[in-house]
Order: sequence, then structure tokens, then C-alpha cells
Amino acid sequence: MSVNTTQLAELCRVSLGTVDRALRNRPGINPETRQRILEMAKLHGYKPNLVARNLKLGKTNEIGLVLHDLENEFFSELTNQVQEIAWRHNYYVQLAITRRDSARERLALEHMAERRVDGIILFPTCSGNDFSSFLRSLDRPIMTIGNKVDSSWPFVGLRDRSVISELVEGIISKGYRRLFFVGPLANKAADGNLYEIEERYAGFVETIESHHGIQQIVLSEPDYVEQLARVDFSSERSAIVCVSDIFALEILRDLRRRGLSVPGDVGLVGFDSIHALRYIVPALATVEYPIHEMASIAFSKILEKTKESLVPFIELDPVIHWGESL
Amino acid sequence: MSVNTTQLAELCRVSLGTVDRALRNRPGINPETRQRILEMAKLHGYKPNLVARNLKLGKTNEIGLVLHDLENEFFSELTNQVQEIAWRHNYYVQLAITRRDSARERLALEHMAERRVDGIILFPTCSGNDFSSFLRSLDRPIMTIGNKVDSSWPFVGLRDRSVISELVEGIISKGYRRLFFVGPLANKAADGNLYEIEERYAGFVETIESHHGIQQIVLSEPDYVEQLARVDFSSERSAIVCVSDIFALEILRDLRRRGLSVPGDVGLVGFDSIHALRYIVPALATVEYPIHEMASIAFSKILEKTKESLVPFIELDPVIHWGESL
DNA sequence: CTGAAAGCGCTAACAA
DNA sequence: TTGTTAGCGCTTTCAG
Repeated sequence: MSVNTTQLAELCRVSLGTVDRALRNRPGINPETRQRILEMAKLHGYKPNLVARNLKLGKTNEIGLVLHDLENEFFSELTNQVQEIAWRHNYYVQLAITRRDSARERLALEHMAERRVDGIILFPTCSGNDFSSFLRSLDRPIMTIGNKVDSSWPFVGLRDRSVISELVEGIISKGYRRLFFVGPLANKAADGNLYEIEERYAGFVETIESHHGIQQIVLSEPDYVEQLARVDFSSERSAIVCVSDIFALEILRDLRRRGLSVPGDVGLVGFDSIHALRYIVPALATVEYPIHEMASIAFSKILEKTKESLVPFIELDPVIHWGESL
Repeated sequence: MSVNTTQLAELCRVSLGTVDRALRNRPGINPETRQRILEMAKLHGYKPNLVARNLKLGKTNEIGLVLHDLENEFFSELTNQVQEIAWRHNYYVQLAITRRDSARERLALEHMAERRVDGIILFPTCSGNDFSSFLRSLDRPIMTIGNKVDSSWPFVGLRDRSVISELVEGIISKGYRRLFFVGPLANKAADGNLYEIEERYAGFVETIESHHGIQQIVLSEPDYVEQLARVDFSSERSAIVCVSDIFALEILRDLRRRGLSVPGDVGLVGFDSIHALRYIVPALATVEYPIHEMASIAFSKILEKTKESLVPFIELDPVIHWGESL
């Protein structure tokens, strides 16, 4: 039903070159010929075949976005932003979800490379030298976000340590004396990438240790809710620091079941500032990820192909919302 | 850095055809030659150029997914599912977000067609004959989901009327005498597609009118929260039916501010069963969209290219969660 | 201003 | 078993 350039050329009794000059309005063509060709094109519903064009030009105007999942609102918002920015620059998005599966991450990345996307934005689930050279083998501009891989890969993420430090200082200054850290540090597979969480943990420990008499307890297993259920919060003024709002909400729900009040009996803080918090009482303290900025930096660095020059390494400062849960 | 088939052929001192037989292990090649070529390929990091392959084969193994946004958890979950199913079938996903902008929807769809995706899953924001023939002009298998366009397009959605009817029956049987309907019916642009909401509204009206003495009030404007703020709920036993959980949560928040209790002072029900409801008290009554089923039907119908044969038209039955808010 | 021809990288039919 | 060749649809250089 739809025609291609060759057929158009025949229909108009001109050569391929002329058709091309008309369609992509290049100079060097009689305005009337152009007009005629354009009308014929519209009449026959000509649609350029971008696969052919991309092959010819060695450029696809597509970027690959590879991330853990879309269930976490952080990622869906990120995808939204990347897609939005790409759209404005006439780029299109190939999406791949890894489910934190390292094999799948590699396959997805390989596919992106074979599809010759112009660049890749990657929230990595893998790390290590092997992975880093695997990335190099893809031979494409790659921007890592959130979790750092290497100093050899451009990166944009959060200034995690410092924000956690600020948070912990604030918590301590409110009189809390026992701090829990909730985050899946224990999930670490051989080459798993837990950069963000580790940074946050490091910031947590550093800051607490710079004070005297503050107790720290780490809950890194998936059964953190059960573990907290066995804690007696009346003995010591306690606060729970979570690396994600979801953890905090799970905990809040359980505390409520146990009849404990937040912040009356225990303080609670999340991370990410997901939309759902709007509907939660008490307003949860949290840290707002500058997602839009992150997406836009990631995208623009890829366009600039900063690959070869100085490897950019950007840390953004998130905003703390103190809410009413501390 | 990376080689192509031609270079591989030179490196191995064989012909292009032989290289191809080795790489795609087609028969008719000496096992040793194949071995040698494969080693060479690995050594030089050969990566097939899928753009070229796709051009040659006239098939991309990609599907386009075009939807409103990713902020609404319903859509991000849908994207997740589509991506997951596609992955299992060795298909890849091109994502486009329309922000309910009809021009953008058309551009996105046009791009998908030019990119020669093998099929498109569309949650449409447009409707009407014009749009329907526009879709036809794309000359590609298209599956519409959620909002119906036409009987000429395969569709999978909800049995909206019947589920709302069941819901309203339940509400009435609980003794409610005044029912509010909250949904953005008024957003309807010239060719806007509000199929789902209209269906729900129709079901709402039908069911109420089959009873005696039940009052119905429709709130179709964005200021529904303010409008509800002016309602005196003490005069009549009232319930609020929302077309989306988000509306219900906004309302719940405001009711709480006003010191009203749910369901004590007023009943409330949402739609979609978003994850965030886990953390809301009281447990909101809602309707669970069978997203996985929807995604998998949409995908498989596209693969079967049911385009030409009988146009499938599938309505799924969602599950009602009665929660504690009614 | 227009046409002819080569080539992007891969596939597949046809020869040898 | 291997090689040659044409062609997918488009872009672009070089002639005319």
C-alpha cells in the first residue's frame, strides 16, 4: 500500500536523486518538480523507511534506557523524564528492564548496541572490571546513573553521603539516640552494584561515629519489618533511616498495627519522595531525588558524546523534606 | 573497533556467504570453517548490525507502545508487563508518551510506523473517523487498549459497565442513598477519547436509575475536591465513586482534613488498585485492573496479526476489592 | 537542474 | 562445501 522512493521516482518519472532532493528539501531542484513529487508522495502515503535511512546514515536517533524496573516510582518518573527530553530533541527511546538480573542487563545492553542506538543511559545492576570492559566493548556512549560503575564511565548521581550526613545530623539534633539503617546491603551478588546504598550507609556510619553515644543498628535483610517488630522502642529514643520510601511505608504500616505512633514512639525517614507520600499521615520525612535534572544531564552528556574527553562525574544535591515523622 | 561481516570474510579469507552461514548457523558449511569464523568473530568483537538485518528482512522484532504517561501507576505497570512479555518473545519495546496530546500521539504513531515496528500497542487519547483512518494509513498491526477507537480496531479493555454496575449495586445494598461520580468527563476535546470513563459513567447511571430514590451527582471538573468540600454529608448517606484511585486519595486527604471519617461519614471507592493503597488507612475499596492479562493479550494478538481476520474485541473482568472504605 | 551509480551491512538465491 | 551476486530503501557523490 505504501510506496518507497524508488516507486515514487517511477511514478513521477524522475530519478531517485530528484525524489530525494524533493523529500528532504535539499537545494538544486526545480520548485515545480519538487511540488509535483511532494504531492505524489502525499497522495500515495509515502513514509520514509527509517530503518534504511538509519543504516545509510549510521545513526538512529535513538537512545537506550536500561534500568531495574518500573514498579518503583523513581524509575517510572525517570523514564518519563528521559522520554520527554528525548522527544524534544527528536530522539526516541528503546526501553529495557533488567529486574536486577545481571545476565539480563548484559543481554539488554548488547541488544542496544546491535540496534546501534546512539547512546545508552544505564542504571546499572552490575559492577566490577569485567562489567566495565563489557561496557567498553559495546563501543557506544554510555552514561551511568545512580549507581557508579567505574571512574572510566560518565556518571550522574546523588551526593549520597553528604545528604545522609545532613539527615543524620538533623536526626541526632532532634534528640534521637539510637538510629536504625534499613537497606538491602545484603543482596550483594558477586558483581552486584549497590553503590548508592553503600554510599548512604557510609554516610550514615561516618556521621554517627563523629558523635558520642549514638547507637547504630543496620537492617540489611529483607525481613527488616520482622526484625523491627522485635525491637522495644520505649527503652531508647529511636529513629529509622530507610534507603527508600517503600521501606519506610512498610515499616510505618507495621508500626501502626502495633499501635506505635510516629514520631511519638519512633522517628522514621524515607528516600525518593514518591508521589504516594502525599496521601500518607504523618507526612514522611524523605529526600527528594532531582530526577528531572538527572535525566537532562544524562541525556545531554550522551549527545555531547563526552565519552572521549574528560569523563564527567556529576553529583547532584537532593532536597530534604523534614515532614512530620521525625 | 568492531568488525562487520565483510571484514570478517576478509579476515577469514572466505566469502560473505560462508560468514553468514557460520554466524547464523545455517547448514551447508564445513564445521571447521564455521569454528574458525566464529572464533574470529568473537576475537574481533563482531556484533551483528540489526539495522541492516532489519532492513533486509523487513522485520524489526520491535513493538511500539504508545500511552498517556508513566506517572499513573497503571501505565507504568502496563509498560512493565508489556516489556516483560516482549522480552520473553525476543521483542523489544519502543516507548512513546503522549501526555494526552493528540498531535503528539499522531506524531509518535507516525514515527513508529516509519521505524517499521512490527506492531503497536496503543492506549489512545484520540478517537473518531479521522483518527481511525489515520491509524489505517500506518499500515501496521495495531492493538488498542483501554480506550476503544472503533469496531475496526482490535481492542482489549475492561468490562467497565458491568463492573461499575456491580460496584454500584453493592454500594446501594449497603444503604447509601446519594452517589457521587468523580471522573474527568469534561476534559473531552473535539476528538478526545474518553471511552473508559464514559463507559463507567454509563454503567453508573444505568444502575442507579434501575433503583428508586437514589440520588446521583456527577463531578466532572478538575475542582472536584473543592466541590465536595461544599457538600453536607450529614444530610444523606453518601458514597463517592471515583474513576481512579488517585482521585479517591485526593478526596480522602481532604475529608481527613475536614475531620470526616471514611466510611463513617461518607463512603469512598477508587479504581485501578494501585500499590500505594497498601499503605492507606482505611483500606480503600477499589477495582483491580487485570493488567498482566491485558498486556499479554495485546501482545499476542499483535503477533498473530489478527488485523485482517476477525477483529478481536475483548473485555476483561476486573476484581472488586471492597476494602474498608464503604 | 537532473540522472546514474555506489554503498550502508546483511541475507539468500543461484552458481560453481 | 563455498563463492558470487543482487537487493532491502535510502543518501550522496559525481557526471551530464
